[in-house]
Amino acid sequence: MLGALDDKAVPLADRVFDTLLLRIYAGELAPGAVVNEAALAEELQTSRGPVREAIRRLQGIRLVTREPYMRSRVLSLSAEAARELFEMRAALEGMACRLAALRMTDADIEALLVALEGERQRVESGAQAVDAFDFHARLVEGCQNTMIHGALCGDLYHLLRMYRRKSGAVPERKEVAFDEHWQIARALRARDGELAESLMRAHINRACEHLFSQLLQD
Amino acid sequence: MLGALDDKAVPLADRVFDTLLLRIYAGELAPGAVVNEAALAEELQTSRGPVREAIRRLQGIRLVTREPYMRSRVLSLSAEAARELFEMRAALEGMACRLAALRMTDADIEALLVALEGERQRVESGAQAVDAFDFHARLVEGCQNTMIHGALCGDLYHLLRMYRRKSGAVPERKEVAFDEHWQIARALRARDGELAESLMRAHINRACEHLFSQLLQD
DNA sequence: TGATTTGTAACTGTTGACAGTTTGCTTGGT
DNA sequence: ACCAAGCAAACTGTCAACAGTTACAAATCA
Repeated sequence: MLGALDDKAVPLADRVFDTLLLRIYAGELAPGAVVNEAALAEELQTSRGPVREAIRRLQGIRLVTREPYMRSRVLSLSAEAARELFEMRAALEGMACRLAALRMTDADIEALLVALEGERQRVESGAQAVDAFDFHARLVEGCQNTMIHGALCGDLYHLLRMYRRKSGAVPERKEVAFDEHWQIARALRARDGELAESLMRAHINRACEHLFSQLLQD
Repeated sequence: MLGALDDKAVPLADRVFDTLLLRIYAGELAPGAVVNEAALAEELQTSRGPVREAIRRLQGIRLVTREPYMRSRVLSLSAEAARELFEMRAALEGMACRLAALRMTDADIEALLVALEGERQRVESGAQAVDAFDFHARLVEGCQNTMIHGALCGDLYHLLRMYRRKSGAVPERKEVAFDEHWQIARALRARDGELAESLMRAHINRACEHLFSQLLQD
């Protein structure tokens, strides 16, 4: 009973899923590339079963196409799909923000402000790339809705990451983003859900436009 | 080439998925009931493969629990989860409404109003139960966002149906719902996205409260 | 009686072989 | 050269047997 920390049985299919997700993120499985069950199975030293299951999960979250008997491919990114993605994110994260303004504890909001200030200093000094997205994650947790949380930090986040990757490693919108985050945090402290929601929507819209301007430079 | 309409090969897994979904809706697979791969496979005259795949898809849309090596069960309905569901629906359908106000064609809006009027007459005369939800579906299609459409008419709709079923077959909130639908349609015609969104949110909130009042009569 | 252990049965995860469908190339015609 | 039918390779879907893990119940001890 001592030292036995690894007694959790992790199915192969789950590990294959993680592997494939990482490969998609890394661009090894580029958008449009075919996903071959047999080839992956051989490469990953398993049978087709777990690989098939992992692919089906990827299809479930729309990262891979699905059409019976057809080869499935990694989702190819279109400007249209990006627009839809950001509209959905604005809807969900806006609502999350509104709810968070009502439900987060004073202590949580204070902690958020402190973390934000810490990040500002980091950005000003060395510009060390620490996940700025942490702000969004905290907020989404603060809304106390596991369903919205799951959608934003699960499916949608995977898709968003693919677009982020395509448009290069996040240029310095960081300072701007910081100001906008600060405004949102102040709305939270004022418990103004209405304002917090519209600020978050505007924030996401700007991020969307920024992404588009990068994207259209092909 | 003539008469051969059934040359579409539908994988067994897909049909099993539909079957299980129907059984969950019908209450044959009640909330909390264990879902047994082998038993279902024998009953449906297939092997475990397709059944397993269907179950995994149900797990993907959260209708069935998933925990490695543990028996999976049909989702048990809690008031908490219902609250979350309606909050998410309010966020997405509100946004859909706002976008629809900007993007639907005049003809589509006019057709919607006509359909609404037709339904009013039907409700007044015989109260024949024709899917009132058609209004929501049309609206969600009008927003021209396949991602939001997919979420609302897919995953969320399945969950909503389970709660509907639990709280009995929709008592006569229909007349009230009709008025609210009519207000929303007028906002659409006026191209007032802001108003349309807040009306839709209010509409969904009322439906939520109504469901709760039914639900708490256990 | 009540809690703990232990053994067995049932279930989930994995594998490799087989069946059905699509894809793309080759072949033959124009 | 171009297009259509047909063929072969590759891939996806399905199956049944095997391995690993959990759950339940009987047996044991306090």
